[in-house]
Amino acid sequence: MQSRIPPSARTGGRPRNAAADTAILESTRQALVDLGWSKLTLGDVAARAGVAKTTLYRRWAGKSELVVDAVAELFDELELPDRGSLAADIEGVVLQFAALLGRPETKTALMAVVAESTSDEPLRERIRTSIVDRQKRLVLAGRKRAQERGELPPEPDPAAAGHTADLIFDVIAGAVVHRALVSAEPVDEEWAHRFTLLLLGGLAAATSRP
Amino acid sequence: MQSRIPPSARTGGRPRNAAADTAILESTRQALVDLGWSKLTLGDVAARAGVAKTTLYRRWAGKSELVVDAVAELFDELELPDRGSLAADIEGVVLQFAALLGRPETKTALMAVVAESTSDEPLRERIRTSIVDRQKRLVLAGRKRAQERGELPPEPDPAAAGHTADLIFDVIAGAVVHRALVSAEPVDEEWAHRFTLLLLGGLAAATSRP
DNA sequence: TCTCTTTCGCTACGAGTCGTAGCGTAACTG
DNA sequence: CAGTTACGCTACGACTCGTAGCGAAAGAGA
Repeated sequence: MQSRIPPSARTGGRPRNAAADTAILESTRQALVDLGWSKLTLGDVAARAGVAKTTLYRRWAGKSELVVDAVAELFDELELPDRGSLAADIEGVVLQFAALLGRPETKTALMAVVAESTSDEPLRERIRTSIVDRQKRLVLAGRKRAQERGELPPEPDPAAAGHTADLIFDVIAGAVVHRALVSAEPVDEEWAHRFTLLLLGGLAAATSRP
Repeated sequence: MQSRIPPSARTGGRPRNAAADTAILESTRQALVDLGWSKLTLGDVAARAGVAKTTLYRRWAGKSELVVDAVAELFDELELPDRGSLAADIEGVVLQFAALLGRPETKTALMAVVAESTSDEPLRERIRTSIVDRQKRLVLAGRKRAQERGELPPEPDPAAAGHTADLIFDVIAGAVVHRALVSAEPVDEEWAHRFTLLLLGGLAAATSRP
């Protein structure tokens, strides 16, 4: 789960300064805001955090790994409050995700690390566990809640249920990311409402016809 | 529409070597395959294309602009053959788009230039006209065809029709990109079929309720 | 044909970044 | 106290960047 380079396994010796981790990750996010992904340098981050550049390289393998950790912390905020109905829950998660993507540090970092991950399998795995899975939980939780409400039928086949969840997740996350970053149009309440209507209609059709 | 730096406006003088453009763009795509976005250097591209590095800088402002042009050419291949039904048309465009995203050169380049564009407005505009709009045409053509078949109702309000097309486009393109690049799962015929079922159901619900 | 203009390949350059190595010092363990 | 590890600092070679300057090549117009 950690993309940090672990401290030496052997016992004894000076422990790592935990406060430095916090300062480094916070400085990374601030540097992303000020400079964007491509102009961000590890030397700059180190100077902002008040640590030596070598300390950074002792803890992270490179720029991508550091930025993944810095951005992943922001995804901890994601939650799924019960808004009473599946439609309201979907709108809520869409707007929450959009708010996260509205931040300049996530905007520039998220696409960049995904681009890097296309030719770096370990990095992709880190992104999956640190970022993607945290979003996916919301989809699974939302479905479970809707099934308990009776808004969605229970799915006996676990494999099919997994495929459906994967599909829904790609549709939600993909649409929001594309709207926010590629089309560069606002993900406001009206858009979220239109999108939710579309998705709910599709769900009804897809579940009635396996 | 051109992201290239235009040749000098004044008449006369030695004309630009048009073959060099072809060689440069082709070399750029090959370098993307071999090196990926982050390790691609303009000096390397120039060497592969058999031109001087300075020639590259005379025609393109930087790495992002060059890669956008190199990748945009691939999106010319996109077409929308009439497969007889809206469902078949959607599946066709999804699989076609997925095939494009399956290429290593588009995989690594597309996300990277979008990431850059989050802090570079002119670049975003170039991406929109060179790449995004070429995909969007397919959505508009598909809807028009479906309306002529009677599969979709005509939309009297042009503003609402535009919003709907934008939404559909973000859903299709976003879902395919997310599936292919973030989830890193194959966009095969089965997935395309499931996705099409979902989208068609949503369309039916969304158009019945304005 | 001669002149003007622009592009081309080539070389060279200062500036900046990268990731690492070496050193002395600080911090914690047994 | 001795042993071990993390830290800050400096310095380094290698690389990339984007630009400048040069002479030669390739067309347009007189």
